[in-house]
Amino acid sequence: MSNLTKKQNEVLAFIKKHLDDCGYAPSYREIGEHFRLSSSATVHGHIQSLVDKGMIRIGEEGEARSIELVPQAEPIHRGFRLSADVVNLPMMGLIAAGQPIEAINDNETMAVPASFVLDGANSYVLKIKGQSMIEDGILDGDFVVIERNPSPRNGEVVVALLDNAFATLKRFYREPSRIRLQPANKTMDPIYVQDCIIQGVVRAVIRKFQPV
Amino acid sequence: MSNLTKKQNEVLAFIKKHLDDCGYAPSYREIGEHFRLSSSATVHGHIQSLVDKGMIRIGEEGEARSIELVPQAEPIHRGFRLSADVVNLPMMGLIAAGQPIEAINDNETMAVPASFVLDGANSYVLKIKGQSMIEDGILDGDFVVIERNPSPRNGEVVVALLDNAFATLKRFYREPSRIRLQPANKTMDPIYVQDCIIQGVVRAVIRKFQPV
DNA sequence: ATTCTAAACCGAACAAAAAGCGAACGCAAG
DNA sequence: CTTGCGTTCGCTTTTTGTTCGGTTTAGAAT
Repeated sequence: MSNLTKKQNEVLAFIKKHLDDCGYAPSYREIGEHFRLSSSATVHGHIQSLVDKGMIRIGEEGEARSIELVPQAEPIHRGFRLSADVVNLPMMGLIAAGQPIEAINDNETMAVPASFVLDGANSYVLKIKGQSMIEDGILDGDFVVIERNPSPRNGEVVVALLDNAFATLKRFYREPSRIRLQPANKTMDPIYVQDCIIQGVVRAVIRKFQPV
Repeated sequence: MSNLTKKQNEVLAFIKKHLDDCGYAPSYREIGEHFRLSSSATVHGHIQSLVDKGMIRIGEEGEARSIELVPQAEPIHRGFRLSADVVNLPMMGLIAAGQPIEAINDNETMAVPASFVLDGANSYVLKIKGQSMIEDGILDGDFVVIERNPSPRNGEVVVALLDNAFATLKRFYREPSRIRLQPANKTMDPIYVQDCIIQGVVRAVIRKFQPV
Protein backbone atom coordinates (compact mmCIF):
# COMPACT_ATOMS: atom_id res chain seq x y z
CA MET A 1 0.00 0.00 0.00
CA SER A 2 1.93 2.88 1.37
CA ASN A 3 4.81 4.18 -0.57
CA LEU A 4 8.31 3.35 0.42
CA THR A 5 10.96 5.97 0.81
CA LYS A 6 14.15 5.92 -1.14
CA LYS A 7 16.20 4.26 1.55
CA GLN A 8 13.50 1.79 2.40
CA ASN A 9 13.41 0.73 -1.21
CA GLU A 10 17.14 0.27 -1.34
CA VAL A 11 17.14 -1.76 1.84
CA LEU A 12 14.31 -3.92 0.57
CA ALA A 13 16.13 -4.50 -2.68
CA PHE A 14 19.26 -5.51 -0.81
CA ILE A 15 17.34 -7.96 1.34
CA LYS A 16 15.72 -9.46 -1.72
CA LYS A 17 19.04 -9.88 -3.43
CA HIS A 18 20.69 -11.35 -0.37
CA LEU A 19 17.80 -13.74 0.11
CA ASP A 20 18.13 -14.71 -3.50
CA ASP A 21 21.89 -15.10 -3.54
CA CYS A 22 22.49 -16.71 -0.18
CA GLY A 23 19.18 -18.29 0.64
CA TYR A 24 19.05 -16.69 4.06
CA ALA A 25 18.39 -13.22 5.34
CA PRO A 26 21.19 -10.77 6.06
CA SER A 27 21.88 -9.60 9.60
CA TYR A 28 21.19 -5.97 10.50
CA ARG A 29 24.88 -5.25 10.69
CA GLU A 30 25.48 -6.82 7.30
CA ILE A 31 22.84 -4.56 5.86
CA GLY A 32 24.46 -1.63 7.64
CA GLU A 33 27.86 -2.55 6.29
CA HIS A 34 26.55 -2.57 2.75
CA PHE A 35 25.10 0.91 3.14
CA ARG A 36 28.05 2.19 5.18
CA LEU A 37 25.94 2.68 8.28
CA SER A 38 27.81 2.46 11.52
CA SER A 39 24.85 1.69 13.74
CA SER A 40 22.59 -1.31 13.61
CA ALA A 41 19.94 0.84 15.20
CA THR A 42 19.57 2.68 11.90
CA VAL A 43 18.97 -0.55 10.09
CA HIS A 44 16.51 -1.58 12.76
CA GLY A 45 14.56 1.55 12.00
CA HIS A 46 14.34 0.75 8.32
CA ILE A 47 13.34 -2.82 9.00
CA GLN A 48 10.58 -1.64 11.28
CA SER A 49 9.30 0.71 8.61
CA LEU A 50 9.25 -2.10 6.08
CA VAL A 51 7.37 -4.33 8.51
CA ASP A 52 4.88 -1.56 9.24
CA LYS A 53 4.32 -1.06 5.55
CA GLY A 54 3.72 -4.74 5.04
CA MET A 55 6.67 -5.42 2.79
CA ILE A 56 8.46 -7.92 5.02
CA ARG A 57 7.82 -10.10 8.02
CA ILE A 58 10.16 -11.02 10.86
CA GLY A 59 10.08 -13.93 13.29
CA GLU A 60 9.62 -13.67 17.03
CA GLU A 61 11.35 -10.87 18.81
CA GLY A 62 15.03 -11.38 18.66
CA GLU A 63 15.18 -14.23 16.21
CA ALA A 64 18.27 -13.93 14.08
CA ARG A 65 18.12 -13.55 10.30
CA SER A 66 14.41 -14.09 10.24
CA ILE A 67 13.39 -11.53 7.62
CA GLU A 68 10.92 -12.88 5.10
CA LEU A 69 9.43 -11.17 2.10
CA VAL A 70 5.69 -10.67 2.04
CA PRO A 71 4.28 -11.47 -1.38
CA GLN A 72 2.85 -8.25 -2.70
CA ALA A 73 -0.65 -7.97 -4.03
CA GLU A 74 0.03 -6.21 -7.26
CA PRO A 75 2.55 -3.58 -8.04
CA ILE A 76 0.82 -3.25 -11.39
CA HIS A 77 0.73 0.46 -11.81
CA ARG A 78 3.00 0.19 -14.75
CA GLY A 79 0.40 0.61 -17.42
CA PHE A 80 -2.68 1.89 -15.68
CA ARG A 81 -5.06 -0.96 -15.69
CA LEU A 82 -6.85 -2.04 -12.56
CA SER A 83 -10.34 -1.20 -13.58
CA ALA A 84 -9.63 -1.61 -17.24
CA ASP A 85 -9.32 -5.34 -17.36
CA VAL A 86 -10.50 -5.67 -20.87
CA VAL A 87 -10.21 -3.93 -24.16
CA ASN A 88 -12.46 -4.44 -27.09
CA LEU A 89 -10.26 -4.80 -30.10
CA PRO A 90 -11.56 -4.38 -33.61
CA MET A 91 -11.86 -7.54 -35.63
CA MET A 92 -10.13 -6.60 -38.81
CA GLY A 93 -10.88 -9.69 -40.80
CA LEU A 94 -9.65 -13.02 -42.01
CA ILE A 95 -6.08 -13.73 -42.79
CA ALA A 96 -5.20 -16.59 -45.03
CA ALA A 97 -1.81 -17.39 -46.39
CA GLY A 98 -1.40 -15.82 -49.76
CA GLN A 99 -4.57 -13.81 -49.67
CA PRO A 100 -5.13 -10.22 -48.71
CA ILE A 101 -6.79 -9.56 -45.43
CA GLU A 102 -10.47 -9.91 -46.00
CA ALA A 103 -12.70 -7.74 -43.92
CA ILE A 104 -15.56 -9.62 -42.41
CA ASN A 105 -18.00 -7.43 -40.66
CA ASP A 106 -17.30 -3.89 -39.88
CA ASN A 107 -17.61 -2.87 -36.28
CA GLU A 108 -17.26 -6.38 -35.02
CA THR A 109 -15.06 -6.47 -31.96
CA MET A 110 -13.66 -8.97 -29.58
CA ALA A 111 -13.13 -8.54 -25.85
CA VAL A 112 -9.59 -9.33 -24.85
CA PRO A 113 -8.00 -9.16 -21.41
CA ALA A 114 -5.94 -6.03 -21.17
CA SER A 115 -2.92 -8.02 -20.05
CA PHE A 116 -2.66 -9.42 -23.55
CA VAL A 117 -1.86 -6.17 -25.21
CA LEU A 118 0.69 -3.54 -24.45
CA ASP A 119 -0.90 -0.92 -26.58
CA GLY A 120 -4.62 -1.32 -27.03
CA ALA A 121 -4.84 1.51 -29.49
CA ASN A 122 -2.45 -0.24 -31.83
CA SER A 123 -3.85 -3.71 -31.66
CA TYR A 124 -6.50 -5.64 -33.48
CA VAL A 125 -7.75 -9.15 -33.98
CA LEU A 126 -7.59 -11.39 -37.02
CA LYS A 127 -9.24 -14.71 -37.64
CA ILE A 128 -7.06 -17.40 -39.09
CA LYS A 129 -7.98 -19.20 -42.25
CA GLY A 130 -5.85 -22.06 -43.41
CA GLN A 131 -3.23 -24.36 -42.06
CA SER A 132 -0.03 -22.45 -42.62
CA MET A 133 0.92 -22.09 -38.94
CA ILE A 134 -0.41 -25.41 -37.75
CA GLU A 135 2.88 -26.54 -36.25
CA ASP A 136 2.98 -23.48 -34.08
CA GLY A 137 -0.42 -24.37 -32.73
CA ILE A 138 -2.26 -21.71 -34.71
CA LEU A 139 -5.18 -23.46 -36.30
CA ASP A 140 -7.91 -22.68 -38.77
CA GLY A 141 -10.51 -20.58 -37.02
CA ASP A 142 -8.25 -19.30 -34.25
CA PHE A 143 -8.09 -15.65 -33.37
CA VAL A 144 -4.80 -13.84 -33.08
CA VAL A 145 -4.18 -10.54 -31.36
CA ILE A 146 -1.92 -8.40 -33.51
CA GLU A 147 0.05 -5.43 -32.32
CA ARG A 148 1.17 -3.02 -34.97
CA ASN A 149 4.92 -3.02 -34.85
CA PRO A 150 7.10 -2.51 -37.86
CA SER A 151 10.27 -3.97 -36.34
CA PRO A 152 9.77 -7.48 -35.03
CA ARG A 153 12.45 -9.63 -33.45
CA ASN A 154 13.69 -12.82 -34.97
CA GLY A 155 11.38 -15.73 -34.41
CA GLU A 156 8.28 -13.70 -33.74
CA VAL A 157 5.14 -14.49 -35.66
CA VAL A 158 4.25 -11.56 -37.86
CA VAL A 159 1.69 -10.37 -40.35
CA ALA A 160 3.75 -9.61 -43.42
CA LEU A 161 2.52 -7.76 -46.45
CA LEU A 162 4.00 -9.02 -49.71
CA ASP A 163 3.87 -6.99 -52.90
CA ASN A 164 1.60 -4.60 -51.11
CA ALA A 165 -1.27 -6.97 -51.56
CA PHE A 166 -0.86 -10.36 -50.01
CA ALA A 167 -0.92 -10.66 -46.29
CA THR A 168 0.45 -13.71 -44.62
CA LEU A 169 1.18 -15.01 -41.17
CA LYS A 170 4.73 -16.27 -40.83
CA ARG A 171 7.64 -16.52 -38.46
CA PHE A 172 10.06 -13.69 -39.09
CA TYR A 173 13.82 -14.18 -39.39
CA ARG A 174 16.21 -11.48 -40.47
CA GLU A 175 19.13 -13.15 -42.20
CA PRO A 176 22.36 -11.49 -43.32
CA SER A 177 21.21 -10.64 -46.81
CA ARG A 178 17.49 -11.26 -46.79
CA ILE A 179 14.41 -11.82 -44.74
CA ARG A 180 13.04 -15.29 -44.29
CA LEU A 181 9.34 -15.76 -43.71
CA GLN A 182 8.94 -19.23 -42.36
CA PRO A 183 5.61 -21.03 -42.29
CA ALA A 184 5.09 -23.51 -39.50
CA ASN A 185 4.02 -26.25 -41.81
CA LYS A 186 6.38 -28.79 -43.30
CA THR A 187 4.49 -28.90 -46.56
CA MET A 188 5.18 -25.24 -47.22
CA ASP A 189 8.45 -23.60 -48.13
CA PRO A 190 9.84 -20.44 -46.59
CA ILE A 191 9.52 -17.22 -48.51
CA TYR A 192 12.62 -15.07 -48.98
CA VAL A 193 12.33 -11.39 -49.60
CA GLN A 194 14.67 -8.43 -49.62
CA ASP A 195 12.21 -6.28 -47.88
CA CYS A 196 8.63 -6.39 -46.85
CA ILE A 197 6.14 -4.47 -44.82
CA ILE A 198 5.47 -5.94 -41.42
CA GLN A 199 2.00 -5.03 -40.36
CA GLY A 200 2.30 -6.35 -36.85
CA VAL A 201 3.32 -9.13 -34.55
CA VAL A 202 1.21 -11.77 -32.88
CA ARG A 203 0.82 -11.15 -29.16
CA ALA A 204 -1.73 -13.80 -28.32
CA VAL A 205 -3.68 -16.69 -29.77
CA ILE A 206 -7.22 -17.38 -28.71
CA ARG A 207 -9.30 -20.39 -29.59
CA LYS A 208 -12.90 -20.78 -28.61
CA PHE A 209 -14.62 -24.10 -28.38
CA GLN A 210 -18.28 -23.63 -29.02
CA PRO A 211 -20.42 -25.96 -26.94
CA VAL A 212 -22.80 -26.32 -29.88
CA MET B 1 -11.32 15.21 -16.71
CA SER B 2 -9.87 18.62 -16.32
CA ASN B 3 -7.17 19.52 -18.73
CA LEU B 4 -3.66 19.77 -17.51
CA THR B 5 -1.37 22.61 -18.40
CA LYS B 6 1.81 21.96 -20.29
CA LYS B 7 3.96 22.12 -17.19
CA GLN B 8 1.64 19.98 -15.17
CA ASN B 9 1.83 17.34 -17.85
CA GLU B 10 5.58 17.43 -17.84
CA VAL B 11 5.71 17.10 -14.09
CA LEU B 12 3.27 14.22 -14.15
CA ALA B 13 5.31 12.47 -16.80
CA PHE B 14 8.46 12.90 -14.75
CA ILE B 15 6.78 11.47 -11.68
CA LYS B 16 5.56 8.50 -13.66
CA LYS B 17 8.97 7.84 -15.05
CA HIS B 18 10.65 8.17 -11.69
CA LEU B 19 8.10 5.87 -10.12
CA ASP B 20 8.71 3.38 -12.86
CA ASP B 21 12.48 3.59 -12.82
CA CYS B 22 13.15 3.79 -9.12
CA GLY B 23 10.07 2.30 -7.53
CA TYR B 24 9.53 5.29 -5.28
CA ALA B 25 8.33 8.82 -5.72
CA PRO B 26 10.71 11.73 -6.29
CA SER B 27 11.03 14.46 -3.67
CA TYR B 28 9.86 17.94 -4.53
CA ARG B 29 13.41 19.18 -4.74
CA GLU B 30 14.37 16.35 -7.04
CA ILE B 31 11.54 17.31 -9.34
CA GLY B 32 12.68 20.90 -9.12
CA GLU B 33 16.23 19.97 -9.96
CA HIS B 34 15.09 18.17 -13.08
CA PHE B 35 13.18 21.21 -14.30
CA ARG B 36 15.83 23.66 -13.11
CA LEU B 37 13.54 25.19 -10.53
CA SER B 38 15.28 26.69 -7.58
CA SER B 39 12.33 26.65 -5.20
CA SER B 40 10.51 23.67 -3.88
CA ALA B 41 7.52 25.92 -3.42
CA THR B 42 7.06 25.97 -7.17
CA VAL B 43 6.97 22.23 -7.31
CA HIS B 44 4.58 22.21 -4.42
CA GLY B 45 2.23 24.32 -6.48
CA HIS B 46 2.30 21.92 -9.39
CA ILE B 47 1.77 18.95 -7.13
CA GLN B 48 -1.24 20.64 -5.58
CA SER B 49 -2.72 21.28 -9.02
CA LEU B 50 -2.25 17.64 -9.96
CA VAL B 51 -3.91 16.53 -6.74
CA ASP B 52 -6.81 18.92 -7.31
CA LYS B 53 -7.27 17.57 -10.80
CA GLY B 54 -7.30 14.03 -9.55
CA MET B 55 -4.18 12.85 -11.30
CA ILE B 56 -2.17 11.96 -8.22
CA ARG B 57 -2.65 11.34 -4.54
CA ILE B 58 -0.35 12.18 -1.66
CA GLY B 59 -0.12 10.72 1.83
CA GLU B 60 -0.76 12.55 5.06
CA GLU B 61 0.57 16.01 5.44
CA GLY B 62 4.29 15.98 5.51
CA GLU B 63 4.87 12.39 4.53
CA ALA B 64 7.94 12.15 2.38
CA ARG B 65 7.89 10.77 -1.13
CA SER B 66 4.29 9.76 -0.88
CA ILE B 67 3.07 10.67 -4.34
CA GLU B 68 0.94 7.98 -5.90
CA LEU B 69 -0.61 7.88 -9.32
CA VAL B 70 -4.37 7.74 -9.53
CA PRO B 71 -5.40 5.24 -12.17
CA GLN B 72 -7.10 7.16 -14.93
CA ALA B 73 -10.05 5.98 -16.90
CA GLU B 74 -8.53 5.22 -20.23
CA PRO B 75 -9.62 7.30 -23.15
CA ILE B 76 -12.00 5.28 -25.20
CA HIS B 77 -10.10 4.36 -28.26
CA ARG B 78 -11.48 2.22 -30.94
CA GLY B 79 -12.19 -0.49 -28.48
CA PHE B 80 -14.14 0.38 -25.48
CA ARG B 81 -13.76 -1.36 -22.34
CA LEU B 82 -16.65 -2.84 -20.53
CA SER B 83 -15.49 -4.13 -17.26
CA ALA B 84 -18.79 -5.91 -16.85
CA ASP B 85 -17.88 -8.40 -19.53
CA VAL B 86 -14.96 -9.84 -17.74
CA VAL B 87 -14.74 -12.64 -15.31
CA ASN B 88 -11.78 -13.28 -13.14
CA LEU B 89 -11.27 -17.00 -13.20
CA PRO B 90 -9.13 -18.73 -10.62
CA MET B 91 -5.90 -20.17 -11.89
CA MET B 92 -6.09 -23.64 -10.46
CA GLY B 93 -2.67 -24.84 -11.48
CA LEU B 94 -0.64 -26.80 -13.94
CA ILE B 95 -1.95 -29.79 -15.75
CA ALA B 96 0.46 -32.28 -17.22
CA ALA B 97 -0.50 -35.53 -18.81
CA GLY B 98 -0.27 -38.26 -16.25
CA GLN B 99 0.23 -35.96 -13.30
CA PRO B 100 -2.21 -34.62 -10.79
CA ILE B 101 -3.13 -31.00 -11.10
CA GLU B 102 -0.48 -29.06 -9.36
CA ALA B 103 -1.55 -25.88 -7.68
CA ILE B 104 0.67 -22.95 -8.50
CA ASN B 105 -0.23 -19.97 -6.44
CA ASP B 106 -3.35 -19.57 -4.49
CA ASN B 107 -5.44 -16.58 -5.31
CA GLU B 108 -3.89 -16.11 -8.69
CA THR B 109 -6.50 -15.24 -11.24
CA MET B 110 -6.77 -14.47 -14.89
CA ALA B 111 -9.11 -11.98 -16.46
CA VAL B 112 -11.07 -13.60 -19.24
CA PRO B 113 -13.74 -12.08 -21.44
CA ALA B 114 -17.14 -13.27 -20.34
CA SER B 115 -17.91 -14.50 -23.83
CA PHE B 116 -15.42 -17.30 -23.31
CA VAL B 117 -17.43 -19.01 -20.64
CA LEU B 118 -21.05 -19.89 -20.23
CA ASP B 119 -20.88 -20.27 -16.50
CA GLY B 120 -18.22 -18.21 -14.84
CA ALA B 121 -18.86 -19.64 -11.44
CA ASN B 122 -18.05 -23.11 -12.70
CA SER B 123 -14.98 -22.29 -14.68
CA TYR B 124 -11.30 -22.02 -14.02
CA VAL B 125 -7.99 -21.77 -15.80
CA LEU B 126 -5.21 -24.29 -16.10
CA LYS B 127 -1.75 -23.91 -17.50
CA ILE B 128 -0.60 -26.62 -19.81
CA LYS B 129 2.57 -28.52 -19.18
CA GLY B 130 3.79 -30.96 -21.76
CA GLN B 131 3.13 -31.87 -25.33
CA SER B 132 0.24 -34.28 -25.13
CA MET B 133 -2.22 -32.15 -27.11
CA ILE B 134 0.22 -30.67 -29.53
CA GLU B 135 -1.66 -31.78 -32.62
CA ASP B 136 -4.73 -29.99 -31.45
CA GLY B 137 -2.74 -26.82 -31.16
CA ILE B 138 -2.52 -26.85 -27.39
CA LEU B 139 1.10 -26.25 -26.57
CA ASP B 140 3.28 -26.23 -23.50
CA GLY B 141 2.61 -23.06 -21.57
CA ASP B 142 -0.81 -22.37 -23.02
CA PHE B 143 -3.73 -21.52 -20.79
CA VAL B 144 -7.01 -23.36 -21.10
CA VAL B 145 -10.35 -22.26 -19.77
CA ILE B 146 -12.13 -25.23 -18.21
CA GLU B 147 -15.82 -25.41 -17.51
CA ARG B 148 -16.92 -27.99 -14.99
CA ASN B 149 -19.19 -30.35 -16.83
CA PRO B 150 -19.51 -34.00 -16.04
CA SER B 151 -21.08 -35.05 -19.34
CA PRO B 152 -19.01 -34.00 -22.32
CA ARG B 153 -19.88 -34.67 -25.93
CA ASN B 154 -17.82 -36.85 -28.17
CA GLY B 155 -14.77 -35.14 -29.51
CA GLU B 156 -14.55 -32.46 -26.86
CA VAL B 157 -11.31 -31.90 -25.03
CA VAL B 158 -11.72 -32.76 -21.38
CA VAL B 159 -9.88 -32.86 -18.12
CA ALA B 160 -10.24 -36.46 -17.04
CA LEU B 161 -9.39 -37.80 -13.63
CA LEU B 162 -7.99 -41.32 -13.72
CA ASP B 163 -7.87 -43.50 -10.62
CA ASN B 164 -8.89 -40.45 -8.64
CA ALA B 165 -5.39 -39.17 -8.84
CA PHE B 166 -4.06 -38.46 -12.29
CA ALA B 167 -5.51 -35.61 -14.23
CA THR B 168 -5.00 -35.48 -17.94
CA LEU B 169 -6.12 -33.48 -20.92
CA LYS B 170 -7.56 -35.65 -23.69
CA ARG B 171 -10.19 -35.81 -26.37
CA PHE B 172 -13.23 -37.65 -25.14
CA TYR B 173 -15.00 -40.37 -27.13
CA ARG B 174 -17.75 -42.54 -25.74
CA GLU B 175 -17.61 -45.87 -27.56
CA PRO B 176 -20.14 -48.70 -27.32
CA SER B 177 -18.44 -50.51 -24.50
CA ARG B 178 -15.87 -48.14 -23.19
CA ILE B 179 -14.56 -44.62 -23.10
CA ARG B 180 -11.60 -43.62 -25.22
CA LEU B 181 -9.34 -40.79 -24.09
CA GLN B 182 -7.37 -39.77 -27.11
CA PRO B 183 -4.23 -37.67 -26.89
CA ALA B 184 -3.49 -35.42 -29.80
CA ASN B 185 0.03 -36.67 -30.19
CA LYS B 186 0.99 -39.54 -32.47
CA THR B 187 3.62 -40.74 -30.06
CA MET B 188 1.04 -41.38 -27.39
CA ASP B 189 -1.58 -44.10 -27.30
CA PRO B 190 -5.21 -43.65 -26.38
CA ILE B 191 -6.36 -44.66 -22.95
CA TYR B 192 -9.40 -46.86 -22.65
CA VAL B 193 -11.44 -46.90 -19.47
CA GLN B 194 -14.81 -48.20 -18.41
CA ASP B 195 -15.53 -45.11 -16.48
CA CYS B 196 -13.78 -42.02 -15.32
CA ILE B 197 -14.49 -38.71 -13.69
CA ILE B 198 -14.62 -35.83 -16.09
CA GLN B 199 -13.65 -32.67 -14.30
CA GLY B 200 -14.52 -30.34 -17.09
CA VAL B 201 -14.28 -29.49 -20.73
CA VAL B 202 -12.02 -27.03 -22.49
CA ARG B 203 -13.89 -23.96 -23.61
CA ALA B 204 -11.00 -21.84 -24.80
CA VAL B 205 -7.29 -21.88 -25.38
CA ILE B 206 -5.21 -18.81 -24.77
CA ARG B 207 -1.59 -18.34 -25.64
CA LYS B 208 0.40 -15.27 -24.78
CA PHE B 209 3.48 -14.19 -26.65
CA GLN B 210 5.71 -12.24 -24.39
CA PRO B 211 7.49 -9.36 -26.02
CA VAL B 212 11.22 -9.08 -25.33
C1' DA C 1 -3.77 49.95 -24.57
C1' DT C 2 -5.18 48.70 -20.17
C1' DT C 3 -6.79 45.70 -16.67
C1' DC C 4 -7.44 41.14 -14.89
C1' DT C 5 -6.32 36.60 -14.06
C1' DA C 6 -4.10 32.21 -13.97
C1' DA C 7 0.05 29.99 -14.33
C1' DA C 8 4.70 29.78 -13.16
C1' DC C 9 8.28 31.17 -10.53
C1' DC C 10 11.49 32.85 -6.41
C1' DG C 11 13.79 32.82 -1.64
C1' DA C 12 13.45 32.30 2.94
C1' DA C 13 11.90 30.12 6.90
C1' DC C 14 9.81 26.35 9.57
C1' DA C 15 8.21 21.75 11.42
C1' DA C 16 8.12 17.23 10.93
C1' DA C 17 9.60 12.95 8.84
C1' DA C 18 13.44 10.25 7.72
C1' DA C 19 17.92 8.85 8.52
C1' DG C 20 21.59 8.59 11.26
C1' DC C 21 24.80 7.84 15.56
C1' DG C 22 26.87 5.36 19.69
C1' DA C 23 26.33 2.91 23.57
C1' DA C 24 24.25 -0.15 25.96
C1' DC C 25 21.26 -4.64 26.96
C1' DG C 26 19.46 -9.49 26.55
C1' DC C 27 19.56 -13.67 24.35
C1' DA C 28 21.07 -17.89 22.16
C1' DA C 29 24.74 -20.89 20.25
C1' DG C 30 29.29 -22.51 19.97
C1' DC D 1 33.23 -16.73 28.05
C1' DT D 2 32.89 -15.12 23.66
C1' DT D 3 30.54 -14.15 19.44
C1' DG D 4 26.83 -12.84 16.60
C1' DC D 5 22.43 -11.05 16.67
C1' DG D 6 18.21 -8.17 17.50
C1' DT D 7 16.55 -4.56 20.44
C1' DT D 8 16.12 -0.17 23.05
C1' DC D 9 17.23 4.60 24.40
C1' DG D 10 18.44 9.29 23.83
C1' DC D 11 20.25 12.35 20.69
C1' DT D 12 21.84 14.82 16.16
C1' DT D 13 21.75 15.68 11.27
C1' DT D 14 19.68 15.62 6.82
C1' DT D 15 15.85 15.50 3.94
C1' DT D 16 11.47 16.84 2.85
C1' DG D 17 6.82 19.00 2.67
C1' DT D 18 4.70 23.20 3.72
C1' DT D 19 3.73 28.15 4.26
C1' DC D 20 4.24 33.02 3.32
C1' DG D 21 4.96 37.00 0.83
C1' DG D 22 6.37 38.40 -3.24
C1' DT D 23 7.66 38.80 -8.92
C1' DT D 24 7.14 37.64 -13.75
C1' DT D 25 4.88 36.18 -17.88
C1' DA D 26 1.21 35.47 -21.11
C1' DG D 27 -3.28 35.44 -22.63
C1' DA D 28 -8.16 36.99 -22.29
C1' DA D 29 -11.45 40.66 -21.21
C1' DT D 30 -12.69 45.18 -20.83
